[in-house]
Amino acid sequence: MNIVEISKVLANKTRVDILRWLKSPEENFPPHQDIDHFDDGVCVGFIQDKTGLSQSTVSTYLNSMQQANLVIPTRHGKWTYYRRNEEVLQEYIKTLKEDL
Amino acid sequence: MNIVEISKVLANKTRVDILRWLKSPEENFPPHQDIDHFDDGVCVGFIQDKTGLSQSTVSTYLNSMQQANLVIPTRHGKWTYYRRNEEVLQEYIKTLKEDL
DNA sequence: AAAACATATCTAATATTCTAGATATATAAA
DNA sequence: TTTATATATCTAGAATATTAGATATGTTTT
Repeated sequence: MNIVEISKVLANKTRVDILRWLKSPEENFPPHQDIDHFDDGVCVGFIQDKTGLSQSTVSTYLNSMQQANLVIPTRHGKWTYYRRNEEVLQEYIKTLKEDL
Repeated sequence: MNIVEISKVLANKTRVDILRWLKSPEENFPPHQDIDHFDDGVCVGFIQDKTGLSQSTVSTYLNSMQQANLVIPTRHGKWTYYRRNEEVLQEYIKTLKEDL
Protein backbone atom coordinates (compact mmCIF):
# COMPACT_ATOMS: atom_id res chain seq x y z
CA MET A 1 0.00 0.00 0.00
CA ASN A 2 1.60 3.16 -1.27
CA ILE A 3 0.29 6.55 -0.11
CA VAL A 4 1.74 8.48 -3.04
CA GLU A 5 0.47 6.06 -5.69
CA ILE A 6 -3.03 6.01 -4.23
CA SER A 7 -3.06 9.79 -3.79
CA LYS A 8 -2.26 10.11 -7.49
CA VAL A 9 -5.43 8.18 -8.27
CA LEU A 10 -7.44 10.44 -5.98
CA ALA A 11 -5.91 13.55 -7.56
CA ASN A 12 -8.52 13.44 -10.33
CA LYS A 13 -12.20 14.23 -9.95
CA THR A 14 -13.43 11.57 -12.38
CA ARG A 15 -11.53 8.80 -10.64
CA VAL A 16 -12.86 9.87 -7.25
CA ASP A 17 -16.35 9.93 -8.75
CA ILE A 18 -15.92 6.39 -10.08
CA LEU A 19 -14.92 5.12 -6.64
CA ARG A 20 -17.96 6.82 -5.13
CA TRP A 21 -20.34 5.45 -7.76
CA LEU A 22 -19.00 1.95 -7.20
CA LYS A 23 -19.89 2.27 -3.54
CA SER A 24 -23.60 1.90 -4.37
CA PRO A 25 -23.91 0.59 -7.93
CA GLU A 26 -27.66 -0.04 -7.70
CA GLU A 27 -28.18 3.69 -7.17
CA ASN A 28 -25.79 4.82 -9.87
CA PHE A 29 -26.04 2.29 -12.70
CA PRO A 30 -28.72 0.45 -14.65
CA PRO A 31 -29.02 -3.31 -14.14
CA HIS A 32 -26.70 -5.56 -16.12
CA GLN A 33 -27.94 -7.70 -18.97
CA ASP A 34 -27.00 -11.19 -17.83
CA ILE A 35 -26.82 -10.91 -14.03
CA ASP A 36 -29.13 -9.28 -11.52
CA HIS A 37 -26.57 -8.17 -8.93
CA PHE A 38 -23.44 -6.03 -8.68
CA ASP A 39 -21.38 -8.43 -6.59
CA ASP A 40 -18.47 -8.18 -9.01
CA GLY A 41 -19.03 -4.50 -9.68
CA VAL A 42 -19.98 -2.61 -12.80
CA CYS A 43 -19.00 -3.07 -16.44
CA VAL A 44 -16.71 -0.56 -18.14
CA GLY A 45 -19.35 0.62 -20.60
CA PHE A 46 -21.70 1.80 -17.85
CA ILE A 47 -18.90 3.62 -16.09
CA GLN A 48 -17.88 5.19 -19.37
CA ASP A 49 -21.42 6.45 -20.06
CA LYS A 50 -21.59 8.01 -16.61
CA THR A 51 -18.25 9.84 -16.97
CA GLY A 52 -18.93 11.12 -20.47
CA LEU A 53 -15.29 10.47 -21.35
CA SER A 54 -13.94 8.30 -24.14
CA GLN A 55 -13.72 4.54 -23.87
CA SER A 56 -9.92 4.56 -23.95
CA THR A 57 -9.66 7.20 -21.24
CA VAL A 58 -11.95 5.32 -18.89
CA SER A 59 -10.10 2.09 -19.55
CA THR A 60 -6.82 3.84 -18.78
CA TYR A 61 -8.26 5.28 -15.55
CA LEU A 62 -9.56 1.89 -14.44
CA ASN A 63 -6.20 0.37 -15.22
CA SER A 64 -4.38 2.92 -13.06
CA MET A 65 -6.87 2.33 -10.27
CA GLN A 66 -6.24 -1.37 -10.55
CA GLN A 67 -2.45 -0.85 -10.46
CA ALA A 68 -2.96 0.98 -7.18
CA ASN A 69 -5.11 -1.91 -5.97
CA LEU A 70 -8.14 0.29 -5.42
CA VAL A 71 -10.40 -1.77 -7.69
CA ILE A 72 -10.67 -5.43 -8.63
CA PRO A 73 -11.59 -6.55 -12.17
CA THR A 74 -13.59 -9.67 -12.94
CA ARG A 75 -14.23 -10.97 -16.44
CA HIS A 76 -17.75 -12.17 -17.24
CA GLY A 77 -17.96 -13.19 -20.85
CA LYS A 78 -17.20 -10.18 -22.97
CA TRP A 79 -17.61 -7.76 -20.08
CA THR A 80 -15.11 -6.71 -17.44
CA TYR A 81 -16.66 -5.73 -14.13
CA TYR A 82 -14.87 -3.51 -11.67
CA ARG A 83 -15.56 -3.32 -7.97
CA ARG A 84 -13.95 -1.45 -5.10
CA ASN A 85 -11.19 -3.03 -3.07
CA GLU A 86 -12.52 -2.08 0.35
CA GLU A 87 -9.58 -3.55 2.23
CA VAL A 88 -7.05 -1.33 0.48
CA LEU A 89 -9.28 1.73 0.74
CA GLN A 90 -9.64 1.14 4.48
CA GLU A 91 -5.93 0.52 4.84
CA TYR A 92 -5.16 3.77 3.01
CA ILE A 93 -7.36 5.81 5.33
CA LYS A 94 -5.94 4.04 8.37
CA THR A 95 -2.40 4.74 7.22
CA LEU A 96 -3.19 8.40 6.65
CA LYS A 97 -4.68 8.65 10.12
CA GLU A 98 -1.73 6.98 11.79
CA ASP A 99 1.26 8.04 9.70
CA LEU A 100 0.37 11.36 8.13
CA MET B 1 -11.87 21.38 1.76
CA ASN B 2 -11.23 19.84 -1.63
CA ILE B 3 -10.34 16.14 -1.89
CA VAL B 4 -8.74 16.42 -5.31
CA GLU B 5 -6.63 19.46 -4.45
CA ILE B 6 -5.37 17.88 -1.24
CA SER B 7 -4.74 14.55 -2.95
CA LYS B 8 -2.55 16.38 -5.46
CA VAL B 9 -0.39 17.59 -2.60
CA LEU B 10 -0.14 14.06 -1.22
CA ALA B 11 0.74 12.68 -4.66
CA ASN B 12 4.39 13.53 -4.08
CA LYS B 13 6.75 11.78 -1.70
CA THR B 14 8.64 14.89 -0.63
CA ARG B 15 5.47 16.77 0.29
CA VAL B 16 4.20 13.81 2.31
CA ASP B 17 7.60 13.67 4.03
CA ILE B 18 7.39 17.36 4.91
CA LEU B 19 3.97 16.88 6.52
CA ARG B 20 5.33 13.95 8.51
CA TRP B 21 8.43 15.83 9.63
CA LEU B 22 6.31 18.76 10.77
CA LYS B 23 4.36 16.39 12.99
CA SER B 24 7.32 16.18 15.39
CA PRO B 25 9.74 19.00 14.57
CA GLU B 26 11.89 18.46 17.66
CA GLU B 27 12.74 14.98 16.37
CA ASN B 28 13.38 16.05 12.80
CA PHE B 29 14.95 19.50 12.90
CA PRO B 30 17.67 21.35 14.81
CA PRO B 31 16.59 24.11 17.20
CA HIS B 32 15.94 27.54 15.79
CA GLN B 33 18.27 30.44 16.39
CA ASP B 34 15.97 32.95 18.08
CA ILE B 35 13.23 30.84 19.64
CA ASP B 36 13.38 27.62 21.65
CA HIS B 37 10.09 26.04 20.51
CA PHE B 38 8.36 24.93 17.32
CA ASP B 39 4.94 26.38 18.11
CA ASP B 40 4.79 28.13 14.75
CA GLY B 41 6.51 25.31 12.91
CA VAL B 42 9.82 25.11 11.11
CA CYS B 43 11.65 27.61 8.90
CA VAL B 44 11.94 26.99 5.17
CA GLY B 45 15.72 26.61 5.23
CA PHE B 46 15.61 23.64 7.62
CA ILE B 47 12.94 21.97 5.53
CA GLN B 48 14.97 22.60 2.41
CA ASP B 49 18.12 21.05 3.92
CA LYS B 50 16.16 17.94 4.90
CA THR B 51 14.65 17.45 1.44
CA GLY B 52 17.89 18.02 -0.46
CA LEU B 53 15.95 19.93 -3.12
CA SER B 54 16.50 23.47 -4.29
CA GLN B 55 15.25 26.49 -2.37
CA SER B 56 12.80 27.47 -5.09
CA THR B 57 11.35 23.97 -5.34
CA VAL B 58 10.75 23.73 -1.61
CA SER B 59 9.23 27.20 -1.55
CA THR B 60 6.92 26.19 -4.40
CA TYR B 61 5.94 23.00 -2.58
CA LEU B 62 5.18 24.88 0.63
CA ASN B 63 3.16 27.38 -1.32
CA SER B 64 1.03 24.64 -2.91
CA MET B 65 0.55 23.05 0.50
CA GLN B 66 -0.56 26.40 1.86
CA GLN B 67 -2.99 26.88 -1.06
CA ALA B 68 -4.54 23.56 -0.08
CA ASN B 69 -4.69 24.76 3.53
CA LEU B 70 -2.54 21.93 4.80
CA VAL B 71 0.06 24.20 6.38
CA ILE B 72 0.03 27.63 8.01
CA PRO B 73 2.88 30.12 7.53
CA THR B 74 4.00 32.59 10.19
CA ARG B 75 6.60 35.27 9.64
CA HIS B 76 9.22 35.79 12.36
CA GLY B 77 11.72 38.40 11.33
CA LYS B 78 13.39 37.22 8.18
CA TRP B 79 12.18 33.66 8.58
CA THR B 80 8.91 32.08 7.55
CA TYR B 81 7.82 29.19 9.74
CA TYR B 82 5.43 26.55 8.51
CA ARG B 83 3.32 24.34 10.70
CA ARG B 84 0.64 21.74 9.96
CA ASN B 85 -3.01 22.68 9.80
CA GLU B 86 -4.32 19.81 11.89
CA GLU B 87 -7.97 20.78 11.47
CA VAL B 88 -7.85 20.47 7.69
CA LEU B 89 -5.82 17.28 7.82
CA GLN B 90 -8.37 15.75 10.17
CA GLU B 91 -11.23 16.99 8.03
CA TYR B 92 -9.65 15.46 4.93
CA ILE B 93 -9.33 12.05 6.54
CA LYS B 94 -12.88 12.29 7.91
CA THR B 95 -14.22 13.18 4.49
CA LEU B 96 -12.39 10.27 2.89
CA LYS B 97 -13.80 7.91 5.48
CA GLU B 98 -17.36 9.15 5.05
CA ASP B 99 -17.58 10.09 1.37
CA LEU B 100 -15.06 7.94 -0.43
C1' DA C 1 -15.89 -18.84 -40.00
C1' DA C 2 -17.44 -14.14 -40.17
C1' DA C 3 -19.51 -10.28 -38.01
C1' DA C 4 -20.53 -7.76 -33.90
C1' DC C 5 -19.52 -6.21 -29.37
C1' DA C 6 -16.75 -5.00 -25.09
C1' DT C 7 -12.49 -3.81 -23.47
C1' DA C 8 -7.46 -3.04 -23.72
C1' DT C 9 -3.50 -1.09 -25.72
C1' DC C 10 -0.91 1.99 -28.88
C1' DT C 11 0.07 6.57 -30.61
C1' DA C 12 0.13 11.22 -30.34
C1' DA C 13 -1.27 15.99 -29.10
C1' DT C 14 -2.03 19.03 -25.28
C1' DA C 15 -1.83 20.27 -20.42
C1' DT C 16 0.16 20.03 -16.06
C1' DT C 17 3.80 19.05 -12.80
C1' DC C 18 8.53 19.00 -11.46
C1' DT C 19 12.60 21.19 -10.76
C1' DA C 20 16.29 24.50 -10.72
C1' DG C 21 18.60 28.88 -11.83
C1' DA C 22 17.95 33.74 -11.91
C1' DT C 23 15.84 37.54 -10.00
C1' DA C 24 12.94 40.13 -6.73
C1' DT C 25 11.51 41.30 -2.09
C1' DA C 26 11.65 41.67 2.78
C1' DT C 27 14.16 41.83 6.90
C1' DA C 28 18.35 42.03 9.69
C1' DA C 29 23.12 43.15 10.39
C1' DA C 30 27.21 45.89 9.68
C1' DT D 1 22.61 52.87 4.04
C1' DT D 2 25.11 49.33 2.07
C1' DT D 3 25.52 44.31 2.67
C1' DA D 4 24.02 39.81 3.98
C1' DT D 5 20.37 36.47 4.76
C1' DA D 6 15.82 34.17 4.11
C1' DT D 7 12.12 33.43 1.27
C1' DA D 8 9.17 34.21 -2.81
C1' DT D 9 8.44 34.62 -7.59
C1' DC D 10 9.67 34.34 -12.54
C1' DT D 11 11.27 31.67 -16.45
C1' DA D 12 12.10 27.69 -18.79
C1' DG D 13 13.28 22.81 -19.91
C1' DA D 14 12.21 18.02 -18.83
C1' DA D 15 9.04 14.66 -17.18
C1' DT D 16 4.49 13.03 -16.41
C1' DA D 17 -0.62 13.14 -16.85
C1' DT D 18 -4.72 13.79 -19.65
C1' DT D 19 -7.37 12.58 -23.31
C1' DA D 20 -9.06 10.71 -27.65
C1' DG D 21 -8.68 8.22 -32.07
C1' DA D 22 -7.03 4.12 -34.16
C1' DT D 23 -6.03 -0.49 -33.67
C1' DA D 24 -5.67 -4.99 -31.32
C1' DT D 25 -7.61 -8.69 -28.52
C1' DG D 26 -10.96 -11.56 -26.58
C1' DT D 27 -15.73 -13.15 -26.52
C1' DT D 28 -20.25 -13.95 -28.30
C1' DT D 29 -23.50 -14.38 -31.94
C1' DT D 30 -24.90 -15.54 -36.46
